[in-house]
Amino acid sequence: MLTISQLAATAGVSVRTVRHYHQVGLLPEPERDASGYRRYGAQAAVDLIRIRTLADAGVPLARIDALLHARPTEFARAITDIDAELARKIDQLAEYRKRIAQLDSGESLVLPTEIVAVLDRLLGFGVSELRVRLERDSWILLRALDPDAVPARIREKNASLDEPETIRLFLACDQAVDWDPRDPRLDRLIDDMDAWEIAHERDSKGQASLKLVSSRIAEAAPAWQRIIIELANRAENRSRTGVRQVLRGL
Amino acid sequence: MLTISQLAATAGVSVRTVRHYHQVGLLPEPERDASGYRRYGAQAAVDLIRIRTLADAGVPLARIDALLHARPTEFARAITDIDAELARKIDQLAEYRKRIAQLDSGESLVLPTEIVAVLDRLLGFGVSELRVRLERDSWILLRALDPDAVPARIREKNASLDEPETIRLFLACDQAVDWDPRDPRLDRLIDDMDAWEIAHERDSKGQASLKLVSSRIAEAAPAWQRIIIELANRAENRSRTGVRQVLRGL
DNA sequence: GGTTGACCTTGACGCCGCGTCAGGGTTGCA
DNA sequence: TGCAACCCTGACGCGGCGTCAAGGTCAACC
Repeated sequence: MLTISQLAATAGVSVRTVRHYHQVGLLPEPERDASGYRRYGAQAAVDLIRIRTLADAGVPLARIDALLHARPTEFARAITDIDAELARKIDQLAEYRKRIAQLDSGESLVLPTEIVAVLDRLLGFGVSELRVRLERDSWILLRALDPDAVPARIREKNASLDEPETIRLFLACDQAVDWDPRDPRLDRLIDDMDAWEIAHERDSKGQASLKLVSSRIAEAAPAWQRIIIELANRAENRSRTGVRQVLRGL
Repeated sequence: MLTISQLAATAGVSVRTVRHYHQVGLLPEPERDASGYRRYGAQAAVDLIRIRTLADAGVPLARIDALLHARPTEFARAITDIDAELARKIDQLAEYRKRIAQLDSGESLVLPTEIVAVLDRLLGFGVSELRVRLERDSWILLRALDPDAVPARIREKNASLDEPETIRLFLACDQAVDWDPRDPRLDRLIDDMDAWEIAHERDSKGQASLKLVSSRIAEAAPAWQRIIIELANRAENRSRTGVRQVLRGL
């Protein structure tokens, strides 16, 4: 007659494990002695070892009982099944490892190197870290909402950064970060930016990410908020006018 | 401003996931609108996407927050660490697959083919299934308690099964399974078995498994219990006599 | 204005295989 | 007699959410 710890030692498991198997009905509860201690016979040791043989091969506890009483055909099918499940998990983990290997540093956390290069150009031109962080965020959002549009946008961005006017406007915006929204100098800036927008008119796809990016920038500074709003208004008027012109043409 | 389901859709996760991240403090709780609904800005979308980028690479949630604010050095170290952890898990699962592939059928569940061969020999000689099952169990126990002793025992067993007397005794025991323990025919059988034991005297190692096996067999039938007890007594007497002889020799 | 269906809220249990307290009683040995 | 080493039940914890339950809200349509 064995105590629970002797039984556990026999099968190479913990006492808690044995009790757990009782709880889930995998191993039947044995008789108790006068003081309520469990007393096991050899049958229990055999059962427990058979259970562990399966458990140590990655068979879920819930399936072990059925397996112990299965006929060879069912047994083989169940084994195949469980093996496939294990293979699936391995694939999943391997996928994780692939992705993790591509996470270089915190900065490029979510971004391919081309985008990091764009951000580095901005920093090199003296654009503020705050603004560059907002740019980074806009790329993150674009990638999440419209990944296919990213390569084209990168090309456009790099092209526009070849123009001095683009850089001048970036730096001017940085200057304006702590201006009062009613500052008259903002009017000039907005005019210039609107002109830039007209010159770089592109089909404004990815509206969802555009909205999010705009609101994010607007939150950063009151003056910027005014810029965003005014530019949006003007663009809106242009497109309405455009529609009217189209209608008149019909 | 986004609702929770819009935010979730933006990042490609479930609403429950977003709420879970609030619970564990990974994503800050946003402002509520008049009816208590959560309202998110673009910042939240960016944060959530960054979180998912790490989570989708297998980074445990508990480590993501630190990683998002880590300097490149720490970041790289943490990544290496997590990757090692993933590799460990993969190895574990691969080990499971190896073991699972070796579980042929229910019968050989725990046993190498050599032992299965021994059991098949017994069945071939006409030994009862009950007795063969008990034999199987004794191998299971031996493997668990003293795996190194298994190969030698297999050789001994096969050798003894080459002798007709061994087989005769197996079959005789099967006959005795439903005899009354006081049946006089048992005396002859016990004499024969004792003689067999003396002839096959081996160093009785693996006592732990021997005890368990004996008790298991004894539980199966009252007549067998008597056989076990009597044989144990005689062996005990022999070894005491042996000790006395040794002492006398000193 | 009533109904429907799609959204939102908090709270709580379930999964898997035990590990690990907490708070007690029992046994065996010096 | 005291102490260590066992035994008992009961319950929480872990990871990352899924999935009810039982409500309140919003937008649209009749």
